[in-house]
Amino acid sequence: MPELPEVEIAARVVSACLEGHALTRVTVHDARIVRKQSKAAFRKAVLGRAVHAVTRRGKHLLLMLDDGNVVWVHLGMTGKLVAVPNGARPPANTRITFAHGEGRLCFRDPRIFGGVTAGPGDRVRESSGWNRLGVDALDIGRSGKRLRMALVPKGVGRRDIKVALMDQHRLAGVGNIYASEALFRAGVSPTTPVGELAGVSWGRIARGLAAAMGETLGAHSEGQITYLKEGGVDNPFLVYGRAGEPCPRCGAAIVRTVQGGRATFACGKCQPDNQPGT
DNA sequence: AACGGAACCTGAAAGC
DNA sequence: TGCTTTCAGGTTCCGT
Repeated sequence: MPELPEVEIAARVVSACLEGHALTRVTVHDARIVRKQSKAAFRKAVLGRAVHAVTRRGKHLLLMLDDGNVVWVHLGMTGKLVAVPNGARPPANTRITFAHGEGRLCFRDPRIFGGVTAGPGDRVRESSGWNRLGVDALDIGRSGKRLRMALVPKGVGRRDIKVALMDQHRLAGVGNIYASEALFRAGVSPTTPVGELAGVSWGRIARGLAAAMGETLGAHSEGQITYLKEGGVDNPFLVYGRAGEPCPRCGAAIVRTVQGGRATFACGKCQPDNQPGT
């Protein structure tokens, strides 16, 4: 269930495992993971090529092959890319295995919300939606101005800031977790209409977002990422998944609401509604 | 253009 | 214990 930081880690795993190697064996264990083309067409577009670079934009990955073909990968909600040593068992729910002489990479995805497509770069960038992604959230840095320009180019808008942050066509990479985390760090209510946010708030949100994503990236600078709800890992987030627990800043109870059909977590005290000038 | 809701799937956890 | 319900971090499509 990856957002930008988890996909960034995945990109590094792919680089380390596949870069510089020709893919001599490509096994599609479940054809449903292949999007917009047949399993045979996918294999044909990949087999025998070497991976020479891996790029990420938002939550999307692109593996650049040495003949101009590319492999688009999206992890969906439960996707994970795992380097598996020769001889070791592939993880459960592995949908695709990319293998070369010295190792292999398994794409496991229990729910199959993720997907892959392969073919000529121009065609795949168009069909996969890569071309329609907004600015990558890491490129916003800590700039409130850049964040506002990305989300509200016309300066007006009524959508909730929480919903706007998750719009991949404007800002690529932020999902449900980091949207809640950034707004908590900023002290901004998730239901604030974007058109009503003051300049200082945009700055706080940008810095909150950078800090939240930066912590995850830093914590996993080496090795694999572990998703929440997987294998008894402690929840590393400040408010996400903590309904009813005390706010780490003021002690008031964290409240769970629903926006756009998605769970939102916030502190009612630190992130008050109808706050003039936020 | 913009929003809500259902759909795509499976597995883990909570509830009974 | 075991059955049922609920929920999940993403995206797309469809109707309003």
